[in-house]
Amino acid sequence: MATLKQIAKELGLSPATVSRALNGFPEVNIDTRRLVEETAKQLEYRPNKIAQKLVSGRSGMVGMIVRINPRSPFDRTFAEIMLGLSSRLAQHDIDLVFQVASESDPVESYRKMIEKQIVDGFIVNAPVANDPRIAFLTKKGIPFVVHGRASKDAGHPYFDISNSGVTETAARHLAALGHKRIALLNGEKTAVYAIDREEGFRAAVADLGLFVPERMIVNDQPFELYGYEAAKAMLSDATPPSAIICVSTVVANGVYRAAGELGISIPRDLSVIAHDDDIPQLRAENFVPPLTVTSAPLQASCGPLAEILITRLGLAQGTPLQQVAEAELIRRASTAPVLSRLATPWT
Amino acid sequence: MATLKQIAKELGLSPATVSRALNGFPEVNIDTRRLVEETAKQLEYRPNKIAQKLVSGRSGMVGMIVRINPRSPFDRTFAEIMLGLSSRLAQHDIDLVFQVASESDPVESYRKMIEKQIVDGFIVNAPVANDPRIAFLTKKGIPFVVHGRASKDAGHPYFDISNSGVTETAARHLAALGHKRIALLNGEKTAVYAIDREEGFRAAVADLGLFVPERMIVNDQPFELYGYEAAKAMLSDATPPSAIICVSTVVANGVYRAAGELGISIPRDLSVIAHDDDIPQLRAENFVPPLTVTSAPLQASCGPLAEILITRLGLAQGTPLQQVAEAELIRRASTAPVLSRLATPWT
DNA sequence: TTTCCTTTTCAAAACGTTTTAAATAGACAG
DNA sequence: CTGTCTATTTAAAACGTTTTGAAAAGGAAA
Repeated sequence: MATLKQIAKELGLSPATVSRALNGFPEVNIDTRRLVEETAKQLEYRPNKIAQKLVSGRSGMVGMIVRINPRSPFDRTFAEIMLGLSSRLAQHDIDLVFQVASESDPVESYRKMIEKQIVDGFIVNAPVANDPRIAFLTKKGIPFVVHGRASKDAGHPYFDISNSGVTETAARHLAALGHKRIALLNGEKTAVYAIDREEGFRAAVADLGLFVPERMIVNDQPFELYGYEAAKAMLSDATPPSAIICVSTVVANGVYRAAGELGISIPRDLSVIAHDDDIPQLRAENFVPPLTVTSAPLQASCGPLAEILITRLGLAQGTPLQQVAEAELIRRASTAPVLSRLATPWT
Repeated sequence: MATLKQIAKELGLSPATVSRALNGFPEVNIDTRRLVEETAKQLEYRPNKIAQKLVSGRSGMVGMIVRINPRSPFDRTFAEIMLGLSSRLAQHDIDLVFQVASESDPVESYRKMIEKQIVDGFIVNAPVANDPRIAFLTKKGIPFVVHGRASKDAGHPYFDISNSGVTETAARHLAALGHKRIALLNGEKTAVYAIDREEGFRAAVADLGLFVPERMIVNDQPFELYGYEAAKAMLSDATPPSAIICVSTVVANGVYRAAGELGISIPRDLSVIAHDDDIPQLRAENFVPPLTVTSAPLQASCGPLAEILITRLGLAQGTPLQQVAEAELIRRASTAPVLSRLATPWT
């Protein structure tokens, strides 16, 4: 593959002129430029990224580090994010360097990658409360964007959905159908999104004048089995919920299975609503009956995430560095007016 | 962050000596070495990877390019592979650069990445018959390893499981239980793995003296809905299968659902066996009844894949560049002796 | 003619390493 | 004292770009 030097020698020009001609600098003669461009094309010249990086100090790559825990609930979603993100970044000729985090120290992998000096910034996902990674990157002054937020009033660049809005929307939808006993199968307690959802849920039910016993608000990693077991326990309660809000469609799947085994009909005896990241393989519309959801497709967050990071890197302007999107309520057949027999509130 | 030059100046040495001291060359004085190492540690020196790359010609990164098709059956598996792979590669200080493929030309993304000269090699996944990517990389002389094979007698480095063995094992297990009518819900026809499985299946049933009508061997992308619909069609046949071999646990999930709706009991009326990549979220042992599988955990392939690529890159020796693993039969409750009423062969 | 621009090109330095070839110093043998 | 060998260090080139500061060429104004 031809180098810039070779082109220069070939044409009897200096590397400086060739470089300028190819990079569109104004001070090069039009004929020279044409000649250079033609020769470059003919010799199939491609600038050596590594060399460019060495002099520019930028690497043109950003890093993404995910937790290795094979049972992590994010293994399905991070794939979705990565796919969307990397295609967006590719449009700006930015590559994505991928790593799994060391199990012990959450910051370790970031430190290493920074020391290697091969990335200009990071995408951080699945933030937890007081996330040490965010503190570390902030201290180091490395650009990054978080999918989610460290907290409601986070100072860092992020894209997030309104998680309190998710549960509020769900609760109000169910209340409008007459439900008085609404349970919440939430995500794991450490995750910021789950904290926000619980907050939104509690605020909404309080505002609606409803009471929810603590045993009807549970937290765990969003696996199918968790949905199954938690639902089975709740539905076997003396005063079972008439409606359940699920952290994800996967968990809703478990709830469906539990209801099926207990002979509880959805939506007649039990309304189910879930939040839907809209990932392939388990689609809300394919549930039987089709699942009512608050929908916020992960795909949709990739564009903004990429734009924010690019802006933070100084490669673009005008994008707000903090963005929050609302989830959309999609009514399907899994929620229905409450049976009068179940319409008595918890006390 | 300190540079090698700064250390040299600090100590009144030449960069050459410092470089040699830090890289363990034998011809440097023991005291000098100690001094250099100490200073480097004190100044928190980290070699600039980019600069190292420029001179060495190696980038220390490998690329992985996946198809963007959001409905691709590989979005779950590639995540698994990437996770395992990148942690293995990290042990050799190799980073993984990730990209999504352009939809149109499967080779385009590889060409671009090669032109940027930022990767030393590739991991190729989900090969199809006569895969153009493999032809391209071979022609270019770029090192790569394939998860799977272009064909049975492929000439390139790969790690694969014996896919013909998978279906043969499954078929023989079922035949041993007395099943005469064994159907196959296979993967999509373009994928090499599915071709191999079909071949193994046909060879096994022929060897067992069984006949399988063409309508009982179907191919599609391994989604739950495919399993559901295909099973429903087969089980509504005048002579339904007494056993179904599924391409994946996801498809088996659909089969379970279809059987449930038709009032067909597993394993009494229908034996089900699937191949299990052992990915989280949908575990064979959590099926009701627990699913009999041929198991070949994707996790297990990551180590060999990484080793093969590293060997191909010339960074290690002794690993065979082509490896095939066998899947293991795990008997659970979804397969049982055939009912006599269903034990008559197809004709 | 001289001076001053403008346009275009160039040589050289820089980025941070590694590597090659050569230099230095000291020890030892003759 | 000279030559040779060994151990250690160095200067300089190299990798492929970009960028800085300067130079050259040509024309116009004085």
